[in-house]
Amino acid sequence: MTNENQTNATLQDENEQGEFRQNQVVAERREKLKKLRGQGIAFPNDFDRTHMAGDLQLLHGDEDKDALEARNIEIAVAGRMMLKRVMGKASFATVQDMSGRIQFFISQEGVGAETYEAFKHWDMGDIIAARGMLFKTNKGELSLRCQELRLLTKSLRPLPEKFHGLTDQEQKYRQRYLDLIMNAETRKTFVVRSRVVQAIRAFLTGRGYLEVETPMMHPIPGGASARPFVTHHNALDMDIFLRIAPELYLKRLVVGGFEKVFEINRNFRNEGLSTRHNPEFTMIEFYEAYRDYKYLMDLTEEMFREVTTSVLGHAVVQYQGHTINLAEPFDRLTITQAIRKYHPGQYTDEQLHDRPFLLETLRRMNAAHHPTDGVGGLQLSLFEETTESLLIQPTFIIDYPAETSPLARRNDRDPSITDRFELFVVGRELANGFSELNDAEDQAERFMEQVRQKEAGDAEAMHYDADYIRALEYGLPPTAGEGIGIDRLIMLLTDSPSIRDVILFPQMRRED
RNA sequence: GGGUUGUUAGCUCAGCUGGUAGAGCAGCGGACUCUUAAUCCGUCGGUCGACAGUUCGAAUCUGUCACAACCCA
Repeated sequence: MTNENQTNATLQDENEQGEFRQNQVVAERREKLKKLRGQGIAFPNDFDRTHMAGDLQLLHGDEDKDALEARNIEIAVAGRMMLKRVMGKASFATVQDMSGRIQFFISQEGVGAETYEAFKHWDMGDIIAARGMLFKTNKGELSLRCQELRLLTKSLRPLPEKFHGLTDQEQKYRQRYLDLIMNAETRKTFVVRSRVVQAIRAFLTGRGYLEVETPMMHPIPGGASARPFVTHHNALDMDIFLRIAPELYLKRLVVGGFEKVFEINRNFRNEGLSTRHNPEFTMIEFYEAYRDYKYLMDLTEEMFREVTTSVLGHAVVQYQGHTINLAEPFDRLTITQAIRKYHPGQYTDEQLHDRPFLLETLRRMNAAHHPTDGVGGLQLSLFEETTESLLIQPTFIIDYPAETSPLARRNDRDPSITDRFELFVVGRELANGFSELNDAEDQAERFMEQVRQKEAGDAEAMHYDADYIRALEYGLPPTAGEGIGIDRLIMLLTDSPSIRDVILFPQMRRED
């Protein structure tokens, strides 16, 4: 099996190599590289860049042509050649670096006949560098009048067509580097992603939170209901699981006295792929002692408002044709209130608490549900079937049934529900938070119930984690904790229709 | 898992009811010292996703498969 795979892989590589060599454009470029090698150092690494294109545009983009010329600003800029306009003895090249683009003006009298002649044969996609004076062309475009021009890295493969760019979704995901070269929108998405994560960090650390890292490899998968990835540790000869959530470890830290902790990291769930699901995805989980789920809802609103405003400059975002207002307080509804609000007149409160009615309704709708569930579980199924997708504006759904919330604290007035919420925006779950269950004996019973469900065939039911119970037995202070799906949040803030648009290298099937 | 659409040159795409495979960009050669997807002239480049079938003849019709995007579960 292994041997066969290796043989196939090798053949595949050779095949790919063969095709690669045969391609005429690539062959031309390899020939050019060969000449470069013959002329000396083909991949120089001694160019000192002094300026970034985007900074120059910001600083001098609006400056007067003559005034700029008089200032004699010498700059050294490098980047990828994206456009090239060759004329007789003077040419223009558009060069792109991480910050933006700037135009090079290359003339025979500026760089010399020899370099100019060489430049004519450089290709789009090559990494080039120049030193010279900043000026504005007659048309008013900020440019670099090259006195020194160098080819730093020869590009062997041609870039996508310069006007249409790279549009094929699959190629954008598989060859993200090309997507990043070609599409400013893609670059922007991932810059926003980075800034959002930074802003969340700043928000929490500014409130005294400690950022921590807990294991990605778990002896017992826990903290969520999901199927894990399994692997094996050879030296210990034990199966281990990629984590499905960090929750149980973070709460152990609260037991340890780290009363405000958060972790931003990957979770892994062995489930289907969709526009909303990638097998590895990023979550932030945060826990704060001596707080409850209501405090978390307030904190979440504040965080969303502050992060969005600091990154985008405003808290009203457009998402796939919807206008989402993150500035106003979010709606807060119980499951049954939400069903009734979004289906006015359709159900009475009595009906929504009538188990046979709920069962019959779900059956008629052909909706996914567990027929053995109690009223709470059935209400939740009805909510998911009929109402979830209608929650466009940010909405907290509260009072989740205890039977589907094995880690959440029971409500004081009604022990069948928990002090828990989920946050929905554009019909998607973005966050999940609750007052933590800190009663070790209740937690032990709930784990036992999960084990019974697992034995009854529910692959997503939780395991009994004895060490976690032991930790709770030392005493977890009253604590509130929450998880936010970072990828889905970024989707919302970058108007991205698919989770793959916000993950640099999304999971794909193998190419061969 | 089901449905819809797609797969043609390095890239973006045409190609009608079957009759010798097309354009633009990129490449190569030439002209051009202020261009902006530069322009102009010339030129190279294809196992039409794979396999099978129908046919005198298939990029085109049929079937199977592979992969992808979107929708649904």
